Amino acid sequence: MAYSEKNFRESKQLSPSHIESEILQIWNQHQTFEQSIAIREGKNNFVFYEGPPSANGMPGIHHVMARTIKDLVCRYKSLKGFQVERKGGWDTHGLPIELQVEKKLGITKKDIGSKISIAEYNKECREEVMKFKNVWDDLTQKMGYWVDLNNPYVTFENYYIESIWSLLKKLYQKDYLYKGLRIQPFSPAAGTGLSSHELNMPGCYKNVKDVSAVAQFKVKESEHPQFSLLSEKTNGEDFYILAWTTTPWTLPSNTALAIGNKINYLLVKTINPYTHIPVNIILAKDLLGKYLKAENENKDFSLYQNDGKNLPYQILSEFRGSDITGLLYEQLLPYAQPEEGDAFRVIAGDFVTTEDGTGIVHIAPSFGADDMRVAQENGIGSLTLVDRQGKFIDIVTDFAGEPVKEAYLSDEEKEQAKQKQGRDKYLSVDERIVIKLKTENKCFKSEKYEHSYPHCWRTDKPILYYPLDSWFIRVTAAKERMVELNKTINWKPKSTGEGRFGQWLENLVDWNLSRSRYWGTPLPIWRTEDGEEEICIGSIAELKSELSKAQAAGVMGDIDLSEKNLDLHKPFVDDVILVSSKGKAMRRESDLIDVWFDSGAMPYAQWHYPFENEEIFKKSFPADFIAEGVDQTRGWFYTLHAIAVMLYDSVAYKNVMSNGLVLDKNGNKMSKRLGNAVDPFITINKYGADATRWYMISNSQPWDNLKFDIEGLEEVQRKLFSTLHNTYAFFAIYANLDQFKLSQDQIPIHQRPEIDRWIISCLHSLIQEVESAFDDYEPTKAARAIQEFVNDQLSNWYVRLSRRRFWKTEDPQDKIAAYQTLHTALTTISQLMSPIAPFYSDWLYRSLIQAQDNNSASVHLTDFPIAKTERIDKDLEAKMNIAQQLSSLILSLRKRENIKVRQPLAKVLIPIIDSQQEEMVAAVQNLILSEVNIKTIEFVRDTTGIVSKKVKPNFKLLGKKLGAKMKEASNAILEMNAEDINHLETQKTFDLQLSDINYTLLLEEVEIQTEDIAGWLVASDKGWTVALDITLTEELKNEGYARELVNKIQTQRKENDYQVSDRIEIKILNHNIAEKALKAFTDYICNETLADNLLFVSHIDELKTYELNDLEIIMEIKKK
RNA sequence: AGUCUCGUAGCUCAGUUGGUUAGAGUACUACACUGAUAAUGUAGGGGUCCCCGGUUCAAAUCCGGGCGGGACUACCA
Repeated sequence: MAYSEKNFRESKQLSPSHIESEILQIWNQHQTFEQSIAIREGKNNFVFYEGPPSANGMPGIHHVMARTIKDLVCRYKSLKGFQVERKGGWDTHGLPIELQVEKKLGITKKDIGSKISIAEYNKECREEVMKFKNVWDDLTQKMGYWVDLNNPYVTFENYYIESIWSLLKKLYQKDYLYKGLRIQPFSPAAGTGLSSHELNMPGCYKNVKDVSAVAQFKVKESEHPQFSLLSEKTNGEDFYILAWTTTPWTLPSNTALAIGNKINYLLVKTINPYTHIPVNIILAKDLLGKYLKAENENKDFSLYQNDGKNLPYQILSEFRGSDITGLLYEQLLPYAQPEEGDAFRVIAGDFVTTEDGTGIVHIAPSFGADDMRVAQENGIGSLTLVDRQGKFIDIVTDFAGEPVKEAYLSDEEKEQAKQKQGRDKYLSVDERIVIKLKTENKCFKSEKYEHSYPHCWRTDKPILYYPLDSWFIRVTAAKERMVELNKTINWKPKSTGEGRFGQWLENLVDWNLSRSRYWGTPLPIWRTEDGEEEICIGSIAELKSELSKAQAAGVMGDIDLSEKNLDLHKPFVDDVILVSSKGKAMRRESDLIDVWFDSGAMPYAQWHYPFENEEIFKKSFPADFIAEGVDQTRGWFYTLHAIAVMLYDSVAYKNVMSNGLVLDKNGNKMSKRLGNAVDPFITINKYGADATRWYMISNSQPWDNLKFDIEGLEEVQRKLFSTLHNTYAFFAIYANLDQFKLSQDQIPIHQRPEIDRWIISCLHSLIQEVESAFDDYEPTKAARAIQEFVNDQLSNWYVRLSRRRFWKTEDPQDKIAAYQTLHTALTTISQLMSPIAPFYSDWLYRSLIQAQDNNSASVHLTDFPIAKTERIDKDLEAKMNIAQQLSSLILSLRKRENIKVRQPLAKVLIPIIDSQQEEMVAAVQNLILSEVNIKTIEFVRDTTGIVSKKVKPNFKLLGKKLGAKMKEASNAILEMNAEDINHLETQKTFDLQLSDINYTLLLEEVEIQTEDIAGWLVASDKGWTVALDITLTEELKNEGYARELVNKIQTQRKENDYQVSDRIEIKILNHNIAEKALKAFTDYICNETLADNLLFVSHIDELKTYELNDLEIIMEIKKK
């Protein structure tokens, strides 16, 4: 439908997909997005950072959620006069891309370097990562997300990597970068560390049976006060601490034992089941029953059968874990001692429980992350008696060269080992260690134990936790500043910032940057082989100059440095050999860095800062606003913060919103596997981006999880968009018919009728509300307020009650006032809703201002409406509220008595308490009367007792004053009779007799309600009461017929498809009663139905019967 | 296991500094209305405010302890 000159565009049916594609075209044609930035040139800027998505997967509906939030905030700020640049970006590195490439090529990591060169592999990654870029771009367009996709930052580009290098170098210079050890999942079979992601791949955890052992650690004599105490209990005999393990191969590397401070332990005298030697053991009280049967307590030791069963025992002492921390013990398997740190001491571990084992945990710091942490905290050293192949080193003489896990041996090797052991069955290291312990009286129990253990997803062999070299960022050094600066960030919701993020910061560990992969940003550190000299490269220029030094020194040959072949990825960087100051060759540390560093570096790297764009960077750091899913708390939100704090002593963002997940309608996580994932394209095509966006924003707070239900979307469409569209369509039809001109002078507000001033007052209240909601980053509140206004106030009250003013009014000024008021309201709504529903709002706006196709006007180029407090009349709003309430009450009475609204009634009685109440109702009485079709309102101020009243205490007021007497007072008030109430109303006070005091009750401390009026039809609610006179006089009855007839004629006109302005004539077949009844209303009927005449005739061509209440007539209407 | 979050009608959600008949929309049922009609009005049914304790004259609301859903992080001697 084309725009016709100076007309409001008419559109009966709301078709979101047409509107949206039309608006998209206009935006593209007129570059509306670019304009929205250009027109704010020189204004304050509002800085937004785009968290880069990865284009190697299809976008899902949750992306629509996150991007709606980003978009609406930016659009809002833009309306508020800020210049809001939105540079897009792509996250392009990382493991998922590598895995995808491997899947595509049918290779594994093992094949890299053999079947495929690193260069070819990375080339594949580079292509794969942008596989779905077009799909993403399409979604971006269709959902109405305004972001600059023409100049996005791309994390694999040299300029981006160069910026990252410069950041790393700054960290290096500040001594924030170091090489250290970290216990990581490690696959000896594959010879590589694994990420937690790889451990979480399905099938990695398998149930396996291992040999477990409870080892006896002999307590060593020491100055520890508990030693002598316990020693006394055993009469000077040795005593042992029991600790359980499912990995006996770690026992030679044991350096500590961990207890729980609050756990209760026992010292027990019993017998070792293998050696049958009496022993004194320490274990957790709760776990005693696992090892010793209660019935054998205090049994005679001499009755023991030397069979390992029915071990007699005797409890010698009980104490808390905290009592024995610091006790020393003898090393269990003394192959080697740690070079650094203390060892063989009892320490406290917060992770120790009494669920399993003995309540005492054997600590081998090299083979457990918890172990390492607790050991470091206690200054305990470590032993790593296993090499990277998973084999014992030579120093472990008994098992030298043997793999700690049976699974690492091939069948052949196992056979050989069996021969060597000289047994008919191969015994694992674990098993032989246990045997050794048993014979040495160092094992109290051993059994097969089934547990789930992680396996390498590539080799299917068990993994080990192993200390690996890694590069770390010393974030712990900046922890306090990070915590401090975090407090200045406005988090939405607050709890994520204080709670999840705050907690995370409080428990920081150094950031492990290293990743042993191929497709990612290389760590720019070159080291000599002995590790004594190293250099951190911070720019391409520096690399080149170091390179020429190396070439001059002869450690490095020729290399192609031309722009087109320079690629800061592997393998190029690995081919570069630099020279140290002492002339030694330096090779690059082979790691890549964590991709999270890539994204955390975007404030700088997106501008290739510090190499370029210093001005732009300075004015766009830190960000005013960022938003992502709550799952980014420890991801992007953290890395942005960490880098900014460490390098710039600044926050990276001032406001941050973390949105929840989008779940399916049953609250389950969406996944392709379950088939419950919602395709955003289908949803948007069918319901429109606006409805989708509106639904997501209005349904629940962004940070709550959203249960995505299509029915909710349909509801939004029906309740909001259809209603709004109908309202506009109504306006357009009559405005065009009446030739309403936008150029007409505005009628001053104070000259407009009550209802206009009311809706304008509501509108300005709404502006205030929406503005403060958006300012507070509470879009849900804004959406709900707009929705309520459109539905309840504008459509269901203002338009409904004003309808007649638009199509028949004698007063042209009144008509113009109505058009202007509705036009203003609709235009303002289009602006208020535009951040959330960018398409329809723009369509509506353009229609309202009669924009032509070639006109670039857009709601997104306007200024946000200003709430004018002088237009807000709370008093009037309250009055209208009363009108709505009273109308509703009267309608419910009509309903109860089955009197249709078309039947006029004479009178309604409204009891009031004072003249103020009367005034309020009087101000809106005409509206009420016409709405409910009643002739007059009569106010009664009752003192006669006809009106029966009920009094209810105001608990809030009285409770504060009376406290404990409240209950009694409440009862007393409820018992007040009519006389008492009357007294209270007229005298404003009443003496309340309570058991021990008198209380002078004030009028405002109670609520008085009318309950009933003798002989009337009464309804009441919220303090208001109405009484209806339902007597029908002859005249009222006749008017009822007339109204009924008008209704029938209107319906018939519609059925006949007449235009709203067509004139008709009405013929009714002679009918005495009807003629008499309708006589007085002929003019009224003709007027209402645009009839030239109403004739009673003796003949009618087409016989059609109509029911007028209890009459039946035959009537024909014809277009003239 | 830790951290965070949610739990109110069949469903989606409100519920102010604690204040007494716990609300709205939706869905359902019935009856109306109909020159805005995929709308609207009125009425009806529908509640263990997750549970248990505590504080208080008074708890959906505050405190303690649980339970359940979800997310993230770490891990299992």
